[in-house]
Amino acid sequence: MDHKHLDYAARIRESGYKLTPQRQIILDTLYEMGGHVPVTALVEAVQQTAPAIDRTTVYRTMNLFSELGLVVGSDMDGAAVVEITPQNLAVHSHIVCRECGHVAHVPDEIYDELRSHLLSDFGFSADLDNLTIEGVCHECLAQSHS
Amino acid sequence: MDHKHLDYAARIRESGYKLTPQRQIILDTLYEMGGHVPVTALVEAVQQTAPAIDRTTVYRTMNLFSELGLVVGSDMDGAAVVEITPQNLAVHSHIVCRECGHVAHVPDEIYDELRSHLLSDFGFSADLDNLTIEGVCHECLAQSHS
DNA sequence: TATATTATTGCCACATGTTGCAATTACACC
DNA sequence: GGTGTAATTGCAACATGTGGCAATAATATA
Repeated sequence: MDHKHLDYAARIRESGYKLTPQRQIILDTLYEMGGHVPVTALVEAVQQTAPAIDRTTVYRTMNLFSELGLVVGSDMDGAAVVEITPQNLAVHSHIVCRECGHVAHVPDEIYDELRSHLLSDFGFSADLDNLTIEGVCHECLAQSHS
Repeated sequence: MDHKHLDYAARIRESGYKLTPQRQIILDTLYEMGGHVPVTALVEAVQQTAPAIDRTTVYRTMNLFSELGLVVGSDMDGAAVVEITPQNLAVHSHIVCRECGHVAHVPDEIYDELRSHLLSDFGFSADLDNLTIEGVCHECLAQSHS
C-alpha cells in the first residue's frame, strides 16, 4: 500500500506494461503474506479477495514481476515459491529444512569455491544463483540428538 | 535381459515385492533406452510395447525401483529423469547444460567444501546427494566465444 | 473526453505427477 | 496343483503449471 505502490506502478509502466487491478491485488496480497509464499497459497489468498482472478493470472503476474525484479521466485521441492525482492539482494539462494520447512537465505560467497571447481575441473559454467538446497537445520539437528 | 534379470527378480522378491510382467517390461525398456531417461519418454516407450500399461504404473515402478536402488531418479528442471543405477555409484550428482542438454556426472568430493561450510556457518546439514546443477558446458562455452 | 492500439484477462485444454479405490494377480502355503 | 492373502494394476480424479485464444480493459493520443 502507500508510497511503495507508486514505485511499482512506475516500474511497471516504464517497462511498457499496464497496471491492472488484478496486479495490484496480487501484489498487495503478497505483501501482506510476507516471506516465502508458495504460489498455490498466493492464489488462494488472492481469490479470497477477488474470486474472479484466475490461477493463470497469478502465475503470469509472478513471471512478469520476476522479470521486472519486483519478486524473486524459487523452486522448492517442485513447488513454485515467491517473495518480495529484498533490498539486499545479490544472489538469492536458499537452504530449506526438510523437517520443519524453515527457509533461510545464504550469501553468494558460499558457492564461490564450488563454482570455480566446476569451472576448472569440468569447464562448466554453473548457474548457482537462486539455488535451493535441502537439508536439516540447526534446530532440528539439535532436537534429533536428544 | 539375460542374467541381470535374475538379480533384479531376486532383489525385488527379497524385499517382499512381486515381479510382475509390467515391471519386467518397464525395466527392459529402461535398459534399452540407456542413460538418463525422462520418465515421460519411458512411459511412451513402454506403451509402444504394452499400450495397456498406465502412466501411473510406470511412475510407481520408478519410485519402487528407486527405493530398492535399482534406478536413480533426479529432478532436471522440473522433469523427472531416471537411469539404471551405475556400478560406481557413491553420490549421484549431475551437471546439466542449459544449451545442449548434455548431462554429466560429478564426483562426490566436489561438494565437500560447500557441505562443510553450510554446516559450520549455519549448522545446516545439507543434503547434496543427487543434486542437479544447471549451467553451460565446456563445448557450448567454447562455441559462444567464436 | 473520445478513440485506437496493445497488453491483459479468463477460460479452456493440456502436460506431468500423485492419490484413492475396486478389481486383479503374483506368490506362499497347503 | 489349488487356494488365500496381500501386493499390484488400471482407472478416475485431482493438483500444479503452462499455452492458445477471443473478449476486455488500460493507456497514449488527439
